Amino acid sequence: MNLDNVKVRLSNAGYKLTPQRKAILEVLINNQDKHLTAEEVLNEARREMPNIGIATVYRTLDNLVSMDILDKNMFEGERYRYELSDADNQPHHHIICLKCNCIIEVEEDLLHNMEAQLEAKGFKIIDRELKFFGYCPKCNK
Amino acid sequence: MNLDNVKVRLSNAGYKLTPQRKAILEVLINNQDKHLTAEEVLNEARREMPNIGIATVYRTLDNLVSMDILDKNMFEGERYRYELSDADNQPHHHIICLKCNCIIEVEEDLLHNMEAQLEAKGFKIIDRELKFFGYCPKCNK
DNA sequence: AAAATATTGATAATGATTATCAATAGCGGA
DNA sequence: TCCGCTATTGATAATCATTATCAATATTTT
Repeated sequence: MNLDNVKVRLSNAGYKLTPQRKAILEVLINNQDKHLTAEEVLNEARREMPNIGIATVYRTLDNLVSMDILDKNMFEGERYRYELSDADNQPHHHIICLKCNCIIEVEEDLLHNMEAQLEAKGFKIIDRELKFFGYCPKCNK
Repeated sequence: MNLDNVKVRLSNAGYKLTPQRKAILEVLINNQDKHLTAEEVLNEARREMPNIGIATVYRTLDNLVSMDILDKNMFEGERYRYELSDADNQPHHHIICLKCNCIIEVEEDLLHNMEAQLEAKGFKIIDRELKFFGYCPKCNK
């Protein structure tokens, strides 16, 4: 996922790529491995755009989430964290380390089985969210 | 899970079964199929104990969570919901219907495979949380 | 350039949860 | 039984992330 890519999707949805939105997107693009809070996005974005406000950050993040450019997740149960969603849109999962609090992504997809069973029972599955809590290999020594 | 059962675990943990705690527990026991918010627990509990306060509800719920009598979950991302945890302590999962917002439990456990793979990579999995979002059979017609 | 519209940023409002603290309840010992 | 100690409670204030409001600014359209 790169800026040009996002740019098209923005204008398709009727949004302009303002400097503020560009700054916010660049923060997310430059931190693809992280899961940032709105405040963290604000702080990073202010390095390029010192006057950007927190309201703009929240608004922009919400817009990007609603057009599936970002994923919004709550891990620790106090604030939301945002990340660029995978280009291939594969559902992906998380391991949250209970010691160092790092968040590691799991690309595997063993859920298809389960979903197939549920759909056989009449459910229609649109999205799924799987989190493991435990210790990462570093902390598990 | 019944009251006598819980009573023992409470006193083992050094807590007394006060009338307030009893009222709160009875609410949870009588709503095993639901996932109640703190406010809903308060309203129900007040039918037996009109003067019980919200602070007591939060405190008691937290205590019960910390001794694994209750599970605490956030589904819609605005407030926590509480339920009696399974007696057999099987990890269980949820389907949240995007139309009627009902929460249905899934007793299946296809996660063992995944966990085994993760543990082979050095992780130690302590807990997991799996939610499906979609339409329940009733809403999927 | 003027008018209409979209976007922004400061700040107030919201709402769930947590912290505080004085009042009360319940227990153990004299 | 009465006293004193500790646990518990309930009212309320504080917290804090997020959302709403709204005037100011920027951008597009006419």
